[in-house]
Amino acid sequence: MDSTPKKKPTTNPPPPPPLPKFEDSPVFNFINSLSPIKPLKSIHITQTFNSISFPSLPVFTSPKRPNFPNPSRSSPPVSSNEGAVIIMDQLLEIFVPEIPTADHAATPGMQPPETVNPDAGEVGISSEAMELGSDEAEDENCDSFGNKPLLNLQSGNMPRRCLDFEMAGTPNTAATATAGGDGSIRGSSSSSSSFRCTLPGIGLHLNAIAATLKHENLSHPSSSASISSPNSVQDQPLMTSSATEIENPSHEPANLNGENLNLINPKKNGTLMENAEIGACKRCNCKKSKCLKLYCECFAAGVYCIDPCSCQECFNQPIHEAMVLETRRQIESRNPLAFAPKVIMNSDSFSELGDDSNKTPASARHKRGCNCKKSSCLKKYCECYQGGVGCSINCRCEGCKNAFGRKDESAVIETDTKQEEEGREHCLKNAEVQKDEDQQNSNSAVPSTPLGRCRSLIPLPFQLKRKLPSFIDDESSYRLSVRFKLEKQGIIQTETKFEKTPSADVMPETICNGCSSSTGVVKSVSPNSKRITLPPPQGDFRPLPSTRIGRKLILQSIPSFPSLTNLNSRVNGPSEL
DNA sequence: GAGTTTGAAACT
DNA sequence: CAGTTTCAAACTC
Repeated sequence: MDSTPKKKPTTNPPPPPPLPKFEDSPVFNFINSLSPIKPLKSIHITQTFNSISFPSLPVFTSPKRPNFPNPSRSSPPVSSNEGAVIIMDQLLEIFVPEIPTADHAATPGMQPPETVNPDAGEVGISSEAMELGSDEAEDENCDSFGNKPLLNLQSGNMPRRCLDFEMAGTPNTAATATAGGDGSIRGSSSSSSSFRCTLPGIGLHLNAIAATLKHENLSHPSSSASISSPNSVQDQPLMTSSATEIENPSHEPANLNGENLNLINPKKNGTLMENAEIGACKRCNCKKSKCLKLYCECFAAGVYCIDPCSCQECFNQPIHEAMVLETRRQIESRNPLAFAPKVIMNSDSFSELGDDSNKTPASARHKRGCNCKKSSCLKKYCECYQGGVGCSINCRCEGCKNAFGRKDESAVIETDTKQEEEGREHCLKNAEVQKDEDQQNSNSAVPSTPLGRCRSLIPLPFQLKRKLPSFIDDESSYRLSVRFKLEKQGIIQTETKFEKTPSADVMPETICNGCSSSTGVVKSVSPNSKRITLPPPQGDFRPLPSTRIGRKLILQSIPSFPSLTNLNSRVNGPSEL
């Protein structure tokens, strides 16, 4: 904490408006209107939406820290279909600290207003909190979660860095916040902590998923070929996302009941958040890119460079926030998915996997595929391999021998599923037709389409989509990890659960035959899948976990989300909240 | 730790 | 969109 180079220049945190304002906000009202959730944590949800509303969910708190085994992290037991729930809950929980309840109210840093702070951007806490939030605040926040580990982590002197690219528009971004601590990223640790508290699951870096998967695989001897990568080893603990949590090697078996998921337990949430951040544990060695290109792992991961980095002329620092954001913007303009997770999980997830844990589910594949020529996809040069996933037909690799699944194998699977896909497509079409009919019949505002009609296949009304990419992936990885874990422990006897996982398992009733599996899930990996087009422009979006969870009802009751635009505008403009 | 190899990212 | 260059990680020694 020496020179605090940048204390978020831009926005001066408007004194946190008291909670009441919140409730008056349209968003709040909207949330309130959501029946099921309402009682739950409306505020949180609001935040969730906010945070999600950013297009690419870019940055996340990413801690660049050494691996700290997280002792306190109790492995969260989860049942396969609980994963989604957990994630959703995480989102909800994320904002817990923001709620003025109890202890937090007193905490300056954590005051609700911050959350609402327009400048803060969609993400609830953001820089404001960070900045305002003193270490104490942060601690408290974290404490609220009972997340002691986080604190420890910080003390471990691995600062967290986070780039809130999404907030680009907003002056005070997480990034700023990060900077806020002290110019040095290190200093940011404290500030960032608050952030992390805020954006746990969501914050998971897009690319982290791959890492997560990788780690999952790596960490599970049984699960897959073991890849020994320095980084992996090092980062593993850190990189693990919520998924990891589940899998948590040294810990008790997951609680299959899933009753006591972290979601519910604030403490665990803290852990999750931590995990989420972990995903971004990166360090680079850039010399010419100034850490402002995707060459830079840190930048690509949505995190600021930090001490461990050996980069030169690094601009990927809080003090250069503007530049970072601008650069990111440019890159995204060129390729909207540039910061999207490289590894994407398809709905069919484990189905093809069978018991062969060495291979990743065909559904988990590299977004773009690799182009390996000489490595045979057996080295980390290969992004697929690096991500712990098999190659797919998207890959243009030569002589693929990917231990996680070869391209040719994938192709076979693809073809097999193709027919399935078509059937689903058909169903989808029918569903949409039906939907149109319904709309004609009743011009009711909200999608009241009966669930029974594959409605779930239709993009959720809930336009959260916009910003859930990483989140979603996280979920995917989560599922993967769960599976691995369960398998490892011999808990899973029936593949069925996973096979039907996403949709079937969770919302069987909502789906028509044949539509089940891919419903909520977009097979972004499958070129053949038209469903790929379902997701909104933002592209990354994949149906929220919620679509697959028992609480789906909640989502169903959600009318089309008021207006992301408004939300966004809110960010830019005066805050209503 | 230096040098090489590799393939993604960026550029043309 | 294909070809080339640049880049930094991964790898080898």
